[in-house]
Amino acid sequence: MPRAAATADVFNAIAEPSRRAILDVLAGGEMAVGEIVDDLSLSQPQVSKHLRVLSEVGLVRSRADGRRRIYSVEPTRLHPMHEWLAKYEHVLNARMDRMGDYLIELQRQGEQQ
Amino acid sequence: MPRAAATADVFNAIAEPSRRAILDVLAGGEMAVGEIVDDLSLSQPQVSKHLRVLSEVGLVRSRADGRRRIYSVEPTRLHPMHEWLAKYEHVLNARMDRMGDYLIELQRQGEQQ
DNA sequence: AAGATATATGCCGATATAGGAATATGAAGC
DNA sequence: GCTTCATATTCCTATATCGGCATATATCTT
Repeated sequence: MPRAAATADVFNAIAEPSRRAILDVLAGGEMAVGEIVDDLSLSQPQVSKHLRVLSEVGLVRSRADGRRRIYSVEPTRLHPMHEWLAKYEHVLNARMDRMGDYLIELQRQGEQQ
Repeated sequence: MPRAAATADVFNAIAEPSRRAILDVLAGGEMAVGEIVDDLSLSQPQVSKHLRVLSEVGLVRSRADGRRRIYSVEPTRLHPMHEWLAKYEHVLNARMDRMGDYLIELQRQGEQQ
């Protein structure tokens, strides 16, 4: 069995660095394909293909402007990643709490001496 | 050129659903390989291989306990994802602000009538 | 030492991939 | 209608992948 398709979900779509770069550029505001090509100095077909993947998972939207196509980012689609990551913030916080308890314990022991 | 290696970075490592599942299980506390196998009903070699990938990108740590190996999650390694995602929160907030302005404008126009 | 248990590794096959080059589609202007 | 500009698609190749199965390694038990 090969790796899951890049279009399978947001996690797979985001795994490719060029696609993250494209989203980063679009985070500054909507842009035409050619502008992205210039900004990132990637080949035009490369950018179009990556945009297709991003579009299929809903991370970008496009509208026509004459013969150009303007793409914009759809940040709400990153919600699944947020949710997933949030779980690990809890783990981190729990760890911090334990560390806090440990420091307090150390302090208490120091006072007793 | 094929897709980047799963061990290339956290983003690629996390793209595989089984690996996210393993991390999710470990988020509840450290566990031996066999326990993960039972919890997720994956094959033992499968779990071992996924753990290797996760280990190579630093997302898990392991310690020996007799003939068992206890794995734990290393949530600090998710920081790059957090950072990357944070940018899009700003995009979202900016959009919300604009929406707020728009609503205020609508309201103002309503009052004038 | 021999067997049992726990985990890791090696080999194999099928497949989706990313990039390059060429080409197709589509809209604009003359 | 033809040409030019902007973008999308197709064809190609090399490669890393994930899973299954078998096996190696390591530790515990008796």
